Amino acid sequence: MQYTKKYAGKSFQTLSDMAGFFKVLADETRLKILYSLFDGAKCVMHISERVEMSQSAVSHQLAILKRANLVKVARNGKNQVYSISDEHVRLVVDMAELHVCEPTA
Amino acid sequence: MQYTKKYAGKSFQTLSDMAGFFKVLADETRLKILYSLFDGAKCVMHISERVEMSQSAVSHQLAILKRANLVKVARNGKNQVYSISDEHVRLVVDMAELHVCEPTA
DNA sequence: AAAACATATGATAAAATGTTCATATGAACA
DNA sequence: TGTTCATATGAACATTTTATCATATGTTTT
Repeated sequence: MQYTKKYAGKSFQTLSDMAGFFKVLADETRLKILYSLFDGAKCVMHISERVEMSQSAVSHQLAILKRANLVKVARNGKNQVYSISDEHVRLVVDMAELHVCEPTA
Repeated sequence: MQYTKKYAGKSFQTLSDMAGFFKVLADETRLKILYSLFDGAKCVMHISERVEMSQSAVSHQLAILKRANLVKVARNGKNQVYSISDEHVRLVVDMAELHVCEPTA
């Protein structure tokens, strides 16, 4: 068993992964995309309309969400249909919503 | 009642606040600081030693955590004693930890 | 096979972020 | 009051991030 430097029991790797996880959620566009997918799976064009951003911008952001395993894709004819791939996300997002909406934050 | 543009029931303001909340958590140094405070209130010097970063860097990051209402301060003689100000944070962080530690993320 | 449609991707530029260094502030004590 | 200790803050610099533009990839339709 190898020695790993830790902070309160968390290894560097874990902390860095956690920061990475939060980084993915730390963007308004990506949050909009996630909310639009909480509502049901959608193709890029529809997401793009829903969040009012260019196809390109949305595609870039979807790639980030996918790399982070927060969304998954399935092809349907010409369309790539994106959907939420992990229910944890919804919980974390809901909790953040509670936090920022709290009157006495 | 004023019209506010929304995404899945979330106003722009809320989304931006949520992104801001995640942004605060999206940094390894700040996560280290939070973990060290989960362990109990500490003055800047002690935090600084614990996370192995300069006093200045820690102070800057503490200011960010404080602005976001994640930590609070109390003076004790020459020391500023920082502590967690909101238990939500611990929950969100724990959930993120679960997420990144999951074998089949 | 060619054209049309849907999406992805690379390069670039602008904006945001984090650390360091130097210094300011503010409390405590001689 | 002057000095020391603890912390905060501003400026500068390097790094990262995001939207845009142009274009490439891949699928369907004619």
